[in-house]
Amino acid sequence: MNPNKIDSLIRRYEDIFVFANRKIHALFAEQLSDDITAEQFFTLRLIKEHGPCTSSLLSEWNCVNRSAITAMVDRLVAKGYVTRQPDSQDRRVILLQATEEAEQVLQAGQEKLRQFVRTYLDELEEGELESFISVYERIWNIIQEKEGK
Amino acid sequence: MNPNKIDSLIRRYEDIFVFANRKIHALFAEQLSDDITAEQFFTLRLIKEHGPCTSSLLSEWNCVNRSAITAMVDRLVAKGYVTRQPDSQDRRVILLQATEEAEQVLQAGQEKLRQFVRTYLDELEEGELESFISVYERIWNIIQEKEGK
DNA sequence: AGAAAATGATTCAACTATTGAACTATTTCA
DNA sequence: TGAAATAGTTCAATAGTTGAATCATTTTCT
Repeated sequence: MNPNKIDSLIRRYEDIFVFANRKIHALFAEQLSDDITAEQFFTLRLIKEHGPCTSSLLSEWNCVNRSAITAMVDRLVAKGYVTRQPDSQDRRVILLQATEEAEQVLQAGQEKLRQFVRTYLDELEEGELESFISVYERIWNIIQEKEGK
Repeated sequence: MNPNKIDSLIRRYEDIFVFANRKIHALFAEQLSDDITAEQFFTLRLIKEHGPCTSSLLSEWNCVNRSAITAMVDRLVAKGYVTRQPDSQDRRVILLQATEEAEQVLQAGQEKLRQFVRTYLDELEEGELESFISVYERIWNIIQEKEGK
């Protein structure tokens, strides 16, 4: 690709990436109920969807240190949204599972998120949105491939 | 747009938004020199580019409370990258400016960022990238418009 | 089998980033 | 002129994070 051209595209991408993402994150966090943060919501959602799962996996998915997950899960346990259960197969492993109480919070948050994302994605053409997401997913795949090496 | 279709697109978008962004942020932070965090880098870059500027503006751009900016700027001042100067027009205002020393950190960080973003954007077709960024910018504009109201 | 290495999770100290309320100093405007 | 608005800071509290050390268990190698 033309180097000058790509440099200017990169610059546009950088700005949008940093500032649009911050804004989107802030707006979503604002809509969530007060007893859960956006980070907690997304971690809880991972536990719900992949649960029972280990904290090591969560640390990979979230791209944070394992000790950050311990602390995060402590907060979720304190709020009654997650339980820890020792794995019977491998006694080093602690399995995390979302509780019944988590259900409501997740449903409510999910609905808020859906509505919120809709307010801006609705303004796009279907094809436009579809190709946008496809490129996003390709970028994601490229990054993961490069990681693998 | 077809409601079922958009729901599945939204779900794909949510996942990619949360997890790709985390990964990209983590990878970039890893590449930055140890004496500055990614948040500090982007704030410093704003000050450099729009400087001299006020902390109120930074708080808007970064979508955080004004007191968060005070703390952030304290850290940047402690590292010698930013100076505070009272505005002579309006004595409530403190103008922030990047120092000479900030120059190197910014240049080095910028270069790292450019190289890093290049490693994944380079794999895309120019047109593909261009339309991706355009849609991203449109989303950004839609959000800002809705904010305005 | 036994020793060494690896793995899963936690603890702890230190730090960054953030909120929100209270406060000071200034400016605006009715 | 006096009330309201604005710019910035301080402070206490909390979330989120890193990285090193530690413990318990499992895996691997010889």
